[in-house]
Amino acid sequence: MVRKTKFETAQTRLQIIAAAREVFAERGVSRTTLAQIAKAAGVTRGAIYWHFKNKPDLFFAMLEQVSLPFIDRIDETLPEENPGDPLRGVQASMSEVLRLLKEDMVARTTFEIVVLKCEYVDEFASLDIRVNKTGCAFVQKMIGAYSDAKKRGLLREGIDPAQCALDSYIFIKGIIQLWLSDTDGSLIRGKAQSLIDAHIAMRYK
Amino acid sequence: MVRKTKFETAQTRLQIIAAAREVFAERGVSRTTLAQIAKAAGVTRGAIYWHFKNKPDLFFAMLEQVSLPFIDRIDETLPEENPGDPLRGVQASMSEVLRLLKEDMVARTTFEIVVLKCEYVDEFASLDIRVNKTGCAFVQKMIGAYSDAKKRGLLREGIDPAQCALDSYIFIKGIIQLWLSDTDGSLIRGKAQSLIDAHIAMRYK
DNA sequence: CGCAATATACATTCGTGAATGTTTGTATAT
DNA sequence: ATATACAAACATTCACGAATGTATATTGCG
Repeated sequence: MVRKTKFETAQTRLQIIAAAREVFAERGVSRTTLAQIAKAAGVTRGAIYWHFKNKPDLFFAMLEQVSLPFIDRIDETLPEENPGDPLRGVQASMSEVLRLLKEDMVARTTFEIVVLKCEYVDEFASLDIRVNKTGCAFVQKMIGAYSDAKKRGLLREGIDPAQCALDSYIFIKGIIQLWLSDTDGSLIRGKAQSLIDAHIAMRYK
Repeated sequence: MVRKTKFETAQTRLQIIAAAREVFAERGVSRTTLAQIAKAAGVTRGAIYWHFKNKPDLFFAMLEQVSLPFIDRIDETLPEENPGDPLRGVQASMSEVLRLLKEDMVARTTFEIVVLKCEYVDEFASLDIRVNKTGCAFVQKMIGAYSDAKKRGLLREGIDPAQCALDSYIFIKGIIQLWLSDTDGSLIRGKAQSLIDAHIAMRYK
């Protein structure tokens, strides 16, 4: 019972990735064995070694599946809605991150792995660079938005757009980190949205 | 050549902890073996098993060595200097965190391990709770400071002290995280202090 | 105050399990 | 007919914990 059709092959590949994500989140990346992933996916290690070179290769494939759409979502939400008010765009993209955390279980689990269940070392050290790269892009876009807001006279006096954007990036990274580690929800799970609103409100004139 | 004096025994214990911190930061917690730590400390695994039950035990001992003095530093810097202006106290404690990151290599390395080189899983899952606990205490103290500032009429209108404190906590956690992952220093290493200043400045009336 | 007796502080060795990567086998889509 | 998509089996490495060995600091006792 081997040699599946192309569609089935793609399916098992997706199954392996999905299983890897679950086990990574549960056991941590370094402690999960390929045998555990295989069992969760309903295959053997042979299947994994067929589709992926090794664990890091599978890990980054799992990541890519989420990070690419994620960047797109940010790009979409930032300039959209309220074209006259760039601050609303920043707020919207922050809220979108929060929405993903809340509603998109695949995205949430992936974030959880990246923030809490992975060591940035050896073959995974490049993850650092990857995260920072998308971060820089986000900062650049927010600089544009804040500069635009300043031109339109919406921004408070004495605020430097570049510094303000960096502050917002730090803020949203902090939100993600705290939201994920606040497992019982007492700290910020319910307050995150109003924190974002307050963060933006402080920037208005 | 065994059975050292009490002083020497304490020394080797400290050596093991120091070596553990270095190797943890270099290889990540899960990938470092006790043999590597032993080699770095100039002892054998036997010595480690004498002083510590196992790797998690050694890990938490290493952590305790830093976290206890750290909490004390926060408690000291927050209410100190400028007793008439609580906002300066918050600023001072944030700057102190930054100073530790910059100057105290032991603290920096320990932070680096906790943020980037450790998976919050199994025996290390409780690390999460521990971090959150000191975090909550910090938030509580800042709520006190911001409430005090409000009473004195220093705080901007419409700012809720509790929300403001949580925002500051998120901010400082974001600073730490980004500062540590910004290894080449291009992103925030030089700008962190002015970001803190701006963060506080935004809270003044 | 001196001398066993014993606890201490490790080093060394050993057995075991477990994860990895590879190789081989095989049934089936193309 | 052949390359594909795995499963199954194998060999190797390696980390852990425990057991054992041992030399020396302490300590109790006469």
